[in-house]
Amino acid sequence: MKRKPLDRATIVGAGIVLADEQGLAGLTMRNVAGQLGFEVMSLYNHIANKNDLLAAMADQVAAGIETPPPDLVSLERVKAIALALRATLVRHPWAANLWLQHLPGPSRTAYMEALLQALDGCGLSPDATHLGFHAVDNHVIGYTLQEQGLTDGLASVDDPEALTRDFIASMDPEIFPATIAHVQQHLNGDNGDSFEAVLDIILDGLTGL
Amino acid sequence: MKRKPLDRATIVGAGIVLADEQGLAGLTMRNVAGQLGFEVMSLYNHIANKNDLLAAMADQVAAGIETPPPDLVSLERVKAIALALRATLVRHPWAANLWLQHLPGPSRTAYMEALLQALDGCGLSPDATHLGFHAVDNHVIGYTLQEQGLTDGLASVDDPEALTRDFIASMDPEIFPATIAHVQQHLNGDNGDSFEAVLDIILDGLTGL
DNA sequence: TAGTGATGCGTACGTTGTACGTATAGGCCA
DNA sequence: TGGCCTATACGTACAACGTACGCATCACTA
Repeated sequence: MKRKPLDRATIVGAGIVLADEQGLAGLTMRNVAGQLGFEVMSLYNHIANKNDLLAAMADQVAAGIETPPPDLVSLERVKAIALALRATLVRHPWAANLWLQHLPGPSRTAYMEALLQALDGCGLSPDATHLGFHAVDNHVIGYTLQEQGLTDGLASVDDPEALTRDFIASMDPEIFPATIAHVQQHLNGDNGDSFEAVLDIILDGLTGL
Repeated sequence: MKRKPLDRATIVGAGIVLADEQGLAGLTMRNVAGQLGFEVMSLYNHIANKNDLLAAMADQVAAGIETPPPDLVSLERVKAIALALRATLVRHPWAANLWLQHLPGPSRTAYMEALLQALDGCGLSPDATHLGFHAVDNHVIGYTLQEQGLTDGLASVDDPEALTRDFIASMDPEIFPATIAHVQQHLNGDNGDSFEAVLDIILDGLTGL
């Protein structure tokens, strides 16, 4: 049985699959090679080192961000891009963290361009446009990081809800009443989609500048 | 010469100093022990494992968040807490990332309580209060992460500005005009304090709910 | 046909976190 | 006072990691 020869794109793809399945902790060079049916050192004919692989994975993920249809314009377009980014980052929970540590590659630059051009089409002041990029980009990435951060850190907790209850139980109601109430709200799940609500606040605020 | 005996707080403190100086990459158990004049395995009499140390460091940092004076109230108080959090996270650039991966300990819970109580004093609707916490908390942490993320990832680059220029030069002006313009604005430094500007947008938006 | 560069891989090394066992010293009870 | 117990320090050792280095194999070109 003849294997297909290794190449960079294949390696990056395998890395993404592996990280999706096992998180970044499971992403070892030996695992990547094993998944492809090769030995570790063969990878290094196509990538410089692990950091290079991580950067490539981070960028490749950006290629999966869906572009809204061209007839969607103005702030609705900005919002659509934000939601598309969020969907992608949720699909690859390890990616947001990597975005923090690596410069954008071509795909992520294309996402930036799309968002910036969408903002340009909103008739905002130049300052508000510049600001809007960071506000939206940061909101999406930051929110997803917080939401999924525990996924990687507290990986493989079978009952996250019990953990939340324990967290509440560990607090003195005399000292932390507001925090207990806040966390309780999360348990009840009666806070709608706060991601989108804050996004709307930001978008509204931009028009006022 | 008699050493002071090890204890948990000392170890956590040394970890913080070490991470401040060398980043998380330099924070090895052997380094922490060495800095204190002990051997590695002695640390394990006081901490469970490295993850335990990281969680403790993450929480300890929160103890350094300054509380605004009691006469500062309403949204000004919220803003002051946000700025205090930001100052702390900037002082310890590795901390924000750890906050994503560890549950809050007592000190960070105290920060949460302070922010939540400040929001309670703003006369907002319960929904807006809940939302406000995440909007502010997320903005501060996310913004600092993006700003400092490269600190850890691209550690020890002697000339970050040259790197930015290279980044611009690597983009095709036909394809990425808006991105080039945006990055150029950063090089010119003519974008004021976008952190605070977005924070103000968020705070304004909360009052409208 | 000889040679050249790309590709796969075996071996080996340094670094990391930490399990395990042991030595020592201080406090407490007889 | 003497014996013990627990807390603390640490030496040794190991598995897992990233990766440097050198060699073998193959495809292709001159």
